[in-house]
This record gives sequence, structure tokens and C-alpha cells, in this order.
Amino acid sequence: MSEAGKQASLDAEPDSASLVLSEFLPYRIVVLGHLISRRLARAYADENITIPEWRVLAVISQANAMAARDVVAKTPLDKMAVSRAVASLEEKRLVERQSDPTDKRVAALRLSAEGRALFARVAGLALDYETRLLATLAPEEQDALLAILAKLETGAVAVSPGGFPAPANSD
Amino acid sequence: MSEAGKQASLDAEPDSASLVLSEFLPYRIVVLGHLISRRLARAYADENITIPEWRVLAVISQANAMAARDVVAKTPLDKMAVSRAVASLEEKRLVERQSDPTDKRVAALRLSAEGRALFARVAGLALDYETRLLATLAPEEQDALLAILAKLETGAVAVSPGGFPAPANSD
DNA sequence: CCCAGATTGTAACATATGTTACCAATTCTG
DNA sequence: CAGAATTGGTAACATATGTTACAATCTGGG
Repeated sequence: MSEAGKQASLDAEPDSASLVLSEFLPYRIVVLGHLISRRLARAYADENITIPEWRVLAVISQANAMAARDVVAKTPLDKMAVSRAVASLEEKRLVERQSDPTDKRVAALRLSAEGRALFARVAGLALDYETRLLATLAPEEQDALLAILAKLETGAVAVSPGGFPAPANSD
Repeated sequence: MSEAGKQASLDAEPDSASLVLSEFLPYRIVVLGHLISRRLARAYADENITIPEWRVLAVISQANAMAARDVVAKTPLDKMAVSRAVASLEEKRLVERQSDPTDKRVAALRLSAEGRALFARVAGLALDYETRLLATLAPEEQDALLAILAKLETGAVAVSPGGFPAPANSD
């Protein structure tokens, strides 16, 4: 009932094109991401803000004012996540919301003075972390990383496991 | 009450070393990770397994049998996550658990035939995705990426935002 | 004008993940 | 061989995240 001794022997190497998790590139990138994310979270844990909140702060800080939908556009957060983060930031008096008279659905979001101060503090730590992280790489590697990241950011969206080119809903 | 016109003007570039989220390296890596994670999830969504479950399958598949604690060691999942994933996999008859007579706390985990088959299917898609993703890079870049990843994996653990060298609890 | 979409944001629920505490089994120490 | 300390695993709760549905606008034809 079998070809040449090809039964599932207990110690044989797996013949289905082996996938070893620890060497699987996408997995390694994902895990690295989690790791970095957790390290960074320490920089704002003291300030009592979450990751989505931090992202919202960072994006708003780049403009004088911005609608929630713009935060959605500039961020991997969906609108519900932004809604929650903004609500929380507003309670903490870090963000102020001023409703737009010409379109009552929208409200302009801007950082309060405290919000700006908090952001500055955290940004300092974050940039410091970035510097330290980059310092573990050789200068050529740092350049290479930027180029590679840019390509992967594009590629990861375009490419799909099945082979089909990315279902309409393109994150 | 001030040096040369250094007040916070509304349109001035932020003088606290500006952090632009979209150019912030750790952020980019984290987001790329999420993106890849979601793409990959499509490969097993059809098979109705979650990410932790997939990881457990992948790790177990590399050995004939393995205790839950070993999965914890080889994975970024904590023991609770592994416990849940294993429970679910057992219900789906993808993993079998055989308690160890010499140490009744431990149970050997191994893939069922169906588990092995499912893993092979998904691994195929996953490896395919990896290939496609890598194909967006030039050959030198592919090599560079591996080297860089290795360094960052080490570096991200060692380095902390504050400057202090990594609190005991080292993920 | 006014109605058929689209857009912006939130409520309310379902899942998933993290945290703490704990039990049972084992090992260590004298 | 008693405790005491450690280890493997899970229960039970708290929190976070994802999903669906919807209310309140707004917009663009006829």
C-alpha cells in the first residue's frame, strides 16, 4: 500500500516544502513589529495613552487642525478606532474638537497645550528609540533598510497569498 | 521674556525635533507587520483558524510531539494564548494531546492527520506569499534584508526608549 | 425643491487579547 | 520524607479590537 518506504516515518524531515516558522520571512517581520511596538509602548505607558491614541496625536500634531476622516486616511486605524481614540483624548483634555459650521458632520480636531506638551515629551523618547535602533545597523544597512521598506510597503499590498492581485478592500 | 523670536508660531516647523509619523521607522515597521499579517491571514481564514492557532500548528509541525511550554518558548505567544489555541485546535481535531505519564502536568501535542494536511495546504500558500513578497526586492536587497532583520531582532530587544538597557521582563 | 445615494461618525454587540489568581503536580532542601 | 518553592496549565475577569447597523448630515441629479 505504498511506494518505496515513503510512509510517514516519525523522524523523517517533512517533505511538504518545509515551512520553518522561525525562518519564515513574513512571520519574522510581523514578530519584529510586535516587539518594537511593545518597546515603544513603554514610552507612552507612563503618560497613560494607548497606541491608537498616540497615533492620533502624532497625526494631528502635523497640522493645525484635522478632521477624524483625515486621521483615518493617514493611519492604519479604521474610523471606529479613531472615534474611540479621539473620545478618550478629548476626555483627557489633550485634544479639542470644534464642530465645523459648514458641515455639521465634521469637527476640527486640534491639540490642546497639554496635548502638544505630552506629544513633545513622547516624541523625544520615540525619536531616541529610533536612533538607538538604527545605530545597531551599519550605515549602508540603514540606507538599504529604507529602500527595502519602501518596496515592501508597496509590495505587501499588491501581493496576495492566493496569487490574485488584491481584493478591492485594499487596507 | 524670550530669545530671538523663538515663540511657538502656528505655522513654524515644530522645533521639538519633529516626528513625522509616516517617516518614523519603528512605526513603519510595525505597520508593515500588520499589513503582512492581514494578508497572510487570508491564507488561513478559509481554513477557519486564527493566527495563534496557525503559529501553534507551525511550531508543532516541526517536531513529532511537543509540550505547550515548548510552544511558548518558540513563539511570541504567552502561555494563556497557547492554552487557548491548543484547546481550540483540539476541538477541531487538528491536534491531539496525550498526557505524559511521568509528569502529569505535561501533555504531548501532535498534529492529527487532518492537522498535517491543513498545515501543508496553508504552508503552501504562505510560502508562495513569501516568494512573491521577496520577488519585489532586488537580489542584493533580499540578502541585505536577512542581515538587517537579524540585527534588528537582537537590537529591538536590547534597546529601550528611555536609554536603560531592557527591564528584566524581556519579552 | 426633493429624493436617492454617499459620507461622517457613533452605538451596540461579538471576539480576541491581556492580566491576575489559582490549582495541581513536581522538585528542591534540609 | 515533610514542607517550601517552582512549574505547567487554566479559570475568570478586565480591556481592547473588530463588525454591523444606523442616525445624522450632505450632495447631485431630475
